[in-house]
Amino acid sequence: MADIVRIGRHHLAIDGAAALSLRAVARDLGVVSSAVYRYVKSRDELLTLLVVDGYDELGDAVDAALAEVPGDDFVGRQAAIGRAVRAWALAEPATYALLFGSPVPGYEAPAERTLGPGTRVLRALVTLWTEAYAAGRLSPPEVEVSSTRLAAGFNAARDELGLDVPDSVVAACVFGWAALFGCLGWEVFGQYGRDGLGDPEALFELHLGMLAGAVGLS
Amino acid sequence: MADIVRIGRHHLAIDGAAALSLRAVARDLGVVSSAVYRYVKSRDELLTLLVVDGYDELGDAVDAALAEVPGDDFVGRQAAIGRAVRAWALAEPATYALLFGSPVPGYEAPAERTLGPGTRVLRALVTLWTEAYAAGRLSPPEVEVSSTRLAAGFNAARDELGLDVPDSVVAACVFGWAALFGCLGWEVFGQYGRDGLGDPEALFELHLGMLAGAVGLS
DNA sequence: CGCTTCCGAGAGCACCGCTCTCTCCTTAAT
DNA sequence: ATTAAGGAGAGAGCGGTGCTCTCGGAAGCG
Repeated sequence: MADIVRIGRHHLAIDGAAALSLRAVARDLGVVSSAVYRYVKSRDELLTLLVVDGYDELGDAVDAALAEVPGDDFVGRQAAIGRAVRAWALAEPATYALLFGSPVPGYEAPAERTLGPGTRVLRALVTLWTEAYAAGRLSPPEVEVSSTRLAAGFNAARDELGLDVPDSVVAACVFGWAALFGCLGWEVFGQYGRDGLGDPEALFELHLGMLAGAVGLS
Repeated sequence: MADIVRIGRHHLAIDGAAALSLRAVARDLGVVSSAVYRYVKSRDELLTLLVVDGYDELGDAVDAALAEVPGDDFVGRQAAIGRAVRAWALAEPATYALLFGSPVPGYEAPAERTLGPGTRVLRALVTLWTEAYAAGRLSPPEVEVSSTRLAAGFNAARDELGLDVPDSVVAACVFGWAALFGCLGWEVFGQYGRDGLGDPEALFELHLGMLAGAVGLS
């Protein structure tokens, strides 16, 4: 079982999710393809295993990075999260694509197995920004939520995460989350062109600063 | 030829890029698969045709939306671009994923055929923000580009687009571009959860406002 | 009429996901 | 020790994929 996941990760890293083949995993395992079906119900099941594996590894990387930064250094914590996700994404672009890129056609990750590990990075960001807000170090732009459905969605999100923050902080969290991963995806997926504007790492550091400014973190 | 692209687009919209099958296109065309190879060299060639087609359609949609907004309404123009891209992305999520999502493994879009149409949206955004800067309506956050390689990349980008703006504007353009598509990708690819926080459209409008704030547009 | 050129059909190769059956081989209970 | 049970791999087979090859017919042209 562990071998299957290991070889699967290897193939995922080399060939990408769409090319992940249970038969190839079986070949590398020195076994006929039907034997693998004893352990993994289907190719989608293997994908799910790799999704959970990836979320866990990314979550661990983020947690480890956060442990090195003092709790009241909010800008530093945000940068640590960003750099940790970026480093992991560049090291495992195919897994990053599987988790945060376009969905694999015909495959939907089962929420009951991926929702927990899948939101660890989001929770880390939300925790950071809400703590900063409580400490008076987050001044997000004012927003007015005129849509009652969106207000309900914000309330649901607040309940789910146990937060007590105004709409502007929720909006900043959502925007900051999406913007951060937007910058990351753009780099990992090569939208900046082949050379990434010369120095992708420096560009990302710039983006981290602009992100802090956008959510009002100081 | 036109039929092939049309049916290909249909399959792309329904099944996604990875499931795009030249054999299925041939079936729908009422023809045996090898016949299609007379016109399309390979599956990747078909993908390239669809990529160019998608870029063109998206670019046209953005241009049409911009034509409805007065040139000095910079916030309105930014919103128009954002809404146009969003509407097109929601209408054609598979094509959007093909253009802006994770790369299809083993496929690389040939730059000479996709670079022109592929940068139309970026050019629209850059034009908007640089014009706003020239009109004194864009006050992006100050940045210092300490990496010489990144500075060279910024200069190359300035030359390529024929701009005369400081580093802070270039940085704002890149960040705004990535952040906008980050928000869009998050929604299109379903990272906001099944219900999109209750009202995806209202959320996007919020994000548009925060984006304007982040790049300093007024 | 003959010739070339195009176009579709068909067979075939190797790969894929997945299912089925068959045969071992280990384990546990009697 | 014998026997029953279950796990594990092998192998064949189904329909699908991308792609290549050859063949035959049709259309245009000298």
